[in-house]
Amino acid sequence: MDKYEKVIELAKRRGFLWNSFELYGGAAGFYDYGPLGSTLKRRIEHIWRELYIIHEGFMEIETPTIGIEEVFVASGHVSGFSDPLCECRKCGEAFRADHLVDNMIDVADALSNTELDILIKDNDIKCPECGGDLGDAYEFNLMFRTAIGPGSGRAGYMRPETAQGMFINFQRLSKFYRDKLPFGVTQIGKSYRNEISPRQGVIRLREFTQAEAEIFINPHNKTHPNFERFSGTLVNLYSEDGQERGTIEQITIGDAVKQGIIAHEYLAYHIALTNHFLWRVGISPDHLRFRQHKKDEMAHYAIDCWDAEIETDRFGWIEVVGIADRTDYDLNAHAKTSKTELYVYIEYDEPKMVTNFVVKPDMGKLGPAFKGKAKSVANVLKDMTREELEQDVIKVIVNGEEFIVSPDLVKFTEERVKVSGENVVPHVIEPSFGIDRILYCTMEHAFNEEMVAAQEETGSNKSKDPKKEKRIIFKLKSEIAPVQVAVLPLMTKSELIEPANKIVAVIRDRGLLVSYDDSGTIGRRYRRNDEIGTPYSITIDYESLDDKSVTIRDRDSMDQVRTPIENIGNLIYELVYGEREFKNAGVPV
RNA sequence: GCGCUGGUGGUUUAGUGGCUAUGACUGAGGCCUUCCAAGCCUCAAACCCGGGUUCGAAUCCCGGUCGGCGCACCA
Repeated sequence: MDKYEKVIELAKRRGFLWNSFELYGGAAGFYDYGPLGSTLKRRIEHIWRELYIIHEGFMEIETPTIGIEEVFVASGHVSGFSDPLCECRKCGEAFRADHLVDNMIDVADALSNTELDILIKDNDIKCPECGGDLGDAYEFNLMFRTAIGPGSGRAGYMRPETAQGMFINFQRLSKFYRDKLPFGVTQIGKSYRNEISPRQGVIRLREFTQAEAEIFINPHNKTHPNFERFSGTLVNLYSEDGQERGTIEQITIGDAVKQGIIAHEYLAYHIALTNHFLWRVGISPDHLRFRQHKKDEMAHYAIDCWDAEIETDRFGWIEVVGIADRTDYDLNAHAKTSKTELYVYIEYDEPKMVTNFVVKPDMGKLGPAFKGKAKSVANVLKDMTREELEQDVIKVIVNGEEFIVSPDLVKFTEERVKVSGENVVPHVIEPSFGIDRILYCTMEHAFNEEMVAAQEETGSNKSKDPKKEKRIIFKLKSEIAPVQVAVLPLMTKSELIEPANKIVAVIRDRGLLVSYDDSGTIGRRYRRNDEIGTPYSITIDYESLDDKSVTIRDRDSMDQVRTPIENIGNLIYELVYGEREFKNAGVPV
């Protein structure tokens, strides 16, 4: 069993996650989160919200998971996310049908599937791999398509990313932030991609959770006001050059920007923030790196793009976060498709005096001269230069038709005007997190097996080898553990159960996730809690009744301290949220 | 999607064309027990789905599905 299998086995057995629809034989690419799994997920999302929404101030929005066709036409998903495929009947290889006929026709990518089929047949195109016959071309789009409303309805798609919901709300969001850059918006939610072959459990799903931020910044100023916070932070960078050389270098965020490895401060800040988040949820820094997209794999519009990658036992380095400078691409795309300008007005520090060359066609004379064409002629005139207008006869071409305009029909002057700002299409910095993958990685990095001394058997029949046994510990960060503390009466006796229940109530009032367990021996219960990652266990024994104290056990070290019941709720809270060290939680036992 | 391979209690396993389908762990109840999966008793729980061959299929065959691996795909 490799680590992946062990983690998945534990996850299934203990109620973290499992394949969906098991009752009906399952469906690939879908996973259910069980009681502990969904709590773990919420707690990871909670930390994300704390960092991005509370700390950075990027307010969260919620938009539909179904989008109308226009949105994905604009974003490029309708055309770019779909390709005509055709497969070899003999060897099964799949090919881009349009690529197969690329050299015999100019507009291969504009052909319908039927046209492609005819071309392939007429030209007797065979499988480039094995020479076998090719099957019919079919459209494969990674988006789930659906119909909105009855009948044929309006085409809709399950969103393949949460981002578009934020872009198309740009105007309202900009107003919300009083039209001042930079501002950021976030969304955590489900996205859908009809993967051809989803595998690797939760790593590649057809329905998955994304946490995305879209940060709209001034394209003329990509410095970050709070850059100092992270300039000294060390990160593992696997830059484009590093990939050539095969080396990952450890470097501070500040130096990476100075040396031009990361394009600018704003992007670098978000690489560091991502690094911080992944550390907070328990990803081990030794198995984390940031890989720069190579020029040829980066989307053509992006300036720079880095993926956070986490090293896993079975799958190697997997991408969990993408952090990109998408420039003004998305806003421009939606502006064009929706025919609505999307921009922010940015005031200059100092108003500028600008000399404008202004053309004033005399419509009173142009009208009678050119009748219905007068307006078009005037528009062309307005764009002409002084030199062109100073000719004896002015030639104007409208839709290929030439008009001669006499100079007395148009006046022009130079005007000095004060300009205090300009309309700017913001650039977008986009950190995009795959929550399911991160969750899996936190589980894998938390998974530990260690050998511990087994209890010595009493009596004469020492049948079992008493030396060592395996302890499984899920070393989840206490902040994300789905059970934060277990309350365990030492014996299943009512005089211990009653005070134990009182302690449970006190801790719940403090807002902590508690489990109560009185089944089996104390050792068994400790092991059970080790396996689901409960960081602390409280044990109530007979002495507790006299000295009003309990024992707290630390999951990782198995050390115990004795502490008064009186302040137990606050104490556990401080332990869980890192405000107090375990050794300061009481008297060592 | 293609190829190879597998699918037995919650988990992990044994096994065979034919009794009532193993065992371990876990779980539930009880006995015992004053801090790390101890012991004893009792109980619960399974042959991926559909079709075919057969007197009889969980077992053999075909198809599907799910998992794993390889190929392809991964804006």
